[in-house]
Amino acid sequence: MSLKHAILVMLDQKPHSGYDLLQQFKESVGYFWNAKHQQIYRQLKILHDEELIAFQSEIQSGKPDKKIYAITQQGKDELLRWLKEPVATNKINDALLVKIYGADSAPIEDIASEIERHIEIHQNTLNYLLALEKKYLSLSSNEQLNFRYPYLTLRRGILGEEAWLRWAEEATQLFKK
Amino acid sequence: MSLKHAILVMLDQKPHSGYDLLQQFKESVGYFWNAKHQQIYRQLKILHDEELIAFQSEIQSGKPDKKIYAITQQGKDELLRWLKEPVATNKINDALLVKIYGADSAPIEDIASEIERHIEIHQNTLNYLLALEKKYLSLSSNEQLNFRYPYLTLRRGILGEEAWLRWAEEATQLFKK
DNA sequence: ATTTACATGTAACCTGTTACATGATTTT
DNA sequence: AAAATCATGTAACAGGTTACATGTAAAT
Repeated sequence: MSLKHAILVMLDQKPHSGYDLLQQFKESVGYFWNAKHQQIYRQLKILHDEELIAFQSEIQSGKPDKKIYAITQQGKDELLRWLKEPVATNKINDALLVKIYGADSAPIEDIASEIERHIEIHQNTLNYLLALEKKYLSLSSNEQLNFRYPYLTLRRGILGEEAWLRWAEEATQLFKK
Repeated sequence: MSLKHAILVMLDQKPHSGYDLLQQFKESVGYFWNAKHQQIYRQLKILHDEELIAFQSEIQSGKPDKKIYAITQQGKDELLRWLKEPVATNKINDALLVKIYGADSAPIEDIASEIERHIEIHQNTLNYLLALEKKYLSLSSNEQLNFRYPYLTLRRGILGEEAWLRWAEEATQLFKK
């Protein structure tokens, strides 16, 4: 379980509403963490019940009140406990590779066009991550120091996407013949 | 959902028992698909109820009967339908990166040793995959042709692990200072 | 006029993990 | 003597997805 800790990490940096967290997961850290809004709101409720987070309502007109969540001392304790504990390596379940493994049983044009579709998506992701990197590299060295750990995770995203695209070249080679 | 299709792909190549499938997932295709035995046995039961697979019992002494599952025509139809259908790109939830993102809140020695531990695991995985590749490359060109799609997935595993380890070098650099 | 963004939630369902259960054979 | 391998399963729980629900304001 770790959506719990992903949220605690985000709230440890600064307070966020559920909606904010959703945007973070979609826009800035989606290359290493994903969650749907239903999952986030449910988890926030649980964390609140456990008193690891607290919230203040921000009244808005025409919209539901915005609940701004902040981490509590108990939350910080739990986060530190988790940070010190070993974490299992990432488990991969990749449906595209299942398809390719079974490609003998399908028309290869279908598989080939599927790969092309995925290449486009991965290329877009890479471009987006490279733009984030450019933004980081334009910061002052002091600010760069502040964001060095998030930047390291961004590097993982970039190197991961680059490797994926290099593999895709091998794949298209094979499907061309 | 796709354990269903991962199993169908495996059974489409040749019949397997639940235990066999578990070994496959652990040993040969674990770099793209993972499942626990409980999940596999449950899924096999469901697939059997849906008549996508059938089994024959192999009587053994001192052990439970081995159920050898094979794909049915209906199963092949379902597999083909799925193979032709687009698949969503892989969603990543990586707890190690969550930790690094929040590394400001933890003793860096803990994070650094955690990364070292992961490097060892990834290096072992890479070595294992390279050994599998060596085996493939020693096959006759005819046999290589037969296994070209599984080999392509293996290449994905290798390129993925290599990229991970290159990233880990950047990470250790940062944690050394 | 329609879609997207904002903002939160409930309910049902599906997928994956952990704990428990059995019992012979082989390896360390 | 203890642990790992073979071989299958049940039950409870945790995590994640899909469908449904509401309603304003801004952008296309």
